[in-house]
Amino acid sequence: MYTIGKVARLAGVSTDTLRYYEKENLIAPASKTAAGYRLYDDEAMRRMRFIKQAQQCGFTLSEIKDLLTLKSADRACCEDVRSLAIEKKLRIEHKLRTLQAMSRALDHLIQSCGGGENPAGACPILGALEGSLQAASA
Amino acid sequence: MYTIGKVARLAGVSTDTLRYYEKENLIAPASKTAAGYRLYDDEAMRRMRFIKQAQQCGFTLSEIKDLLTLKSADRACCEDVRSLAIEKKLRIEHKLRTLQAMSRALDHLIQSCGGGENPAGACPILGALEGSLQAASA
DNA sequence: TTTGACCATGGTCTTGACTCCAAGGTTTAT
DNA sequence: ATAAACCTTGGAGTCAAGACCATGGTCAAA
Repeated sequence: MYTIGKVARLAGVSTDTLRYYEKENLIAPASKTAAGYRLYDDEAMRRMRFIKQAQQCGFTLSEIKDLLTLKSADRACCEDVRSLAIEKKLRIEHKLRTLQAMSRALDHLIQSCGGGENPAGACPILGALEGSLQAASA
Repeated sequence: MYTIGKVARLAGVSTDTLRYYEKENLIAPASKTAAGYRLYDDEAMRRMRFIKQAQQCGFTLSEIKDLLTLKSADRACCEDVRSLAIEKKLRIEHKLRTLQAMSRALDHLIQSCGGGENPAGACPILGALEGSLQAASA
């Protein structure tokens, strides 16, 4: 059994984070000491790993809560998990495309500027930002 | 001269947004009527376009404020603008890489699942999320 | 035994970009 | 003249994911 500080160190999060997760029903201590100290077991550690991995896959805490629910509900089908993953991937691809468009637009702006020796009054970047974005993203 | 509602409709934002931008010193009405109604001119419309384009390039409102300041400060050099754009691009590329890693991790998870006919108890996705991410991102 | 490290609760604060609301004044159309 | 549509200010609330703080109890080592 681990105290909150130990779990925090092992998992690489803060104790505040652990208490926050508890309030959000993501994880709970297995028991408490007479003094009220939280005590976590190995299952809690696995849960923490799960949460962190899922976060790195882009899931929000609320989605992770759903995943954890599916995990403990035996009658749930793997298909549910799969479709959550697929939906998440679609969203991430969308975000990716948005960022790629930003990156391209910035490229054009930066290139339009050349060496950057123009006075700001004639800065091509500032000029382009005032016009239509089509020119930059085309 | 346009009232706030007209500008909002033309720019595709809400009147609340325009007042918010004004509070944040991004844009101001050219004048006000005796009754206190805001009146915007064409320069304001250009500024709104500028803000929206810059947002689509990933700049935050606070960064946009800086850009607008450079724009009106004649002694500022285009180089300042250029370096802001380059820094922004670096940040976006970083975010891109993060999202690409997420996308790859999700790909592995989804593939590990196959058709998704497993019971949730044996769901490979849930299992993989509990293990080390190395396996999924390698 | 007392100091320092740890833990508890309950609360507010942060960032970014808004949105929503209340209470009221103004214009416009019929 | 009155209803609908518009405008004003000021302030609060939203989302995510915690961070931070005050105040105080608990435990281990010197």
